[in-house]
Amino acid sequence: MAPITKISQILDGKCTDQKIAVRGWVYRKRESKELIFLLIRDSTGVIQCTVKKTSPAWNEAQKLTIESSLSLEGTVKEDKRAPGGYEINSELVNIIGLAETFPIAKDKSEEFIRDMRHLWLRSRKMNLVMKVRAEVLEATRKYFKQQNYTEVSPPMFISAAVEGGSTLFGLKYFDQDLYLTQSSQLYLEILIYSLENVYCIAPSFRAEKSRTIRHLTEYWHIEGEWPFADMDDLMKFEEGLMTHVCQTIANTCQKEFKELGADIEKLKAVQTPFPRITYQEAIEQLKPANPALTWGSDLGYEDEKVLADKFGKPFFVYDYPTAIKAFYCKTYREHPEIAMSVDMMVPRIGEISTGGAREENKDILIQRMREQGLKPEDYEWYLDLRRYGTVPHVGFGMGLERLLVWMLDLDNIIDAIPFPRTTRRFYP
RNA sequence: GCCGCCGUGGCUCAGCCCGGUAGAGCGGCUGGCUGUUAACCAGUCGGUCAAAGGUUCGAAUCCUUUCGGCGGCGCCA
Repeated sequence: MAPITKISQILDGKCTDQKIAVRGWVYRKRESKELIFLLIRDSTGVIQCTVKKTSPAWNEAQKLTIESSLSLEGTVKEDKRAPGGYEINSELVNIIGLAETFPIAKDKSEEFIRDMRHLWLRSRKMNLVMKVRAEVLEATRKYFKQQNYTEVSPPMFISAAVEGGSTLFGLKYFDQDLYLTQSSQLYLEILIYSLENVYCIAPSFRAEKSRTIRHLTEYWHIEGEWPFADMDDLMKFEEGLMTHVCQTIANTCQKEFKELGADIEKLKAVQTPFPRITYQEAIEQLKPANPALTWGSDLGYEDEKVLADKFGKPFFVYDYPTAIKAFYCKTYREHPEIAMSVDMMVPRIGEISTGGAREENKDILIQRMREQGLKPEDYEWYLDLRRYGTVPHVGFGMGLERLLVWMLDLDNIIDAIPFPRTTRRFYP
């Protein structure tokens, strides 16, 4: 048996005129009287294989159907007529699993391929997106590690809300009522008192009935939290992370971007420092287009998009009105109406990250809870953090899938995750 | 929570406005084809038109309700 080769190696021209074997699945099949063209895919690419009627592989090749698994042995030839520039002259075909008629064909709707998600994940598109996703995760971890952050593992079952209770998924936990976490932030806040700089990459669950191309009910959240830091430290870290990830991907995922038709130049253009504007400045800039905006109104998606398109690259909006932010947001002592909160925005998507300074003063925190109708007694452990050695600290959370949508120019966030959960989709 | 659009063979769609025998392409199957690029040519199989109710001599088509899907707003990452 000839050595098993990955298809990408053949396409890179490393096996030309050599006798090799590949293993994979039939991607396309075209037949004529004396010649069969097989396109074989593996995890790394697609290669055209020819089977002549005179080849010992002919009989088996004839039986093959789309998505059958096989191993194939033959000699690699450079050939301009072949897609990819190389093909295998087949000498032996060994069918491993003969496929029934594959349901996904040329004509397919978005709806249909969502029903066939378990099979659609074999598509070139999903294969490539999942590889980029893995690279983004790796680059993210690498940056956190470089900056001396410790990765931690927060719980998914929680007993109290992080933010408003309306978007929590409730569940029966034996005979108790629990929730799925919407953010690991409060748990990271616990851990900074031990490990100082911490981060996690974990799912967050939101029961928002949002029917948009930017929402999942289960999404992966990149969250960091650290002590002895302020808003400037926070923004510097976030832009550093974003820049590191973009530059790494621009370097390591060139093939994937090319095949997906995604614009890699916008990643190369990401450099520190990012533009920063205050909420106040954002309102002033948006007023001409949206006169209804006044200080105190939340920025809508359309507003964010106008700003994002104007910058054409990632940027920060910070110092939001306290009234539209969560109870744990720290406020300026001399301006309690303004909260130390920052969003990172990107074109087309709007918000991909929210962060801020957390209120470290116990009494102010209790007051903020009461203002928002929360019971301080539900957050005893959170208040303990302010009782025992409280410290100024900051943190942020970034939506991994939103980041990928922006990076890869995806049409819909569901393609940024293998098994999307939306209000209507949770199968397989 | 509010609003809009869609549902017709396995898949993609036409037909619906203006009611009168359900159509095409792809896929499958059969045959043909000397290099194809999700090939091409010929033939063939395949549908109680999402469901229920109503109007009508007659409903895929008009009306009502329900179910399923997609998207927008709000909210969010």
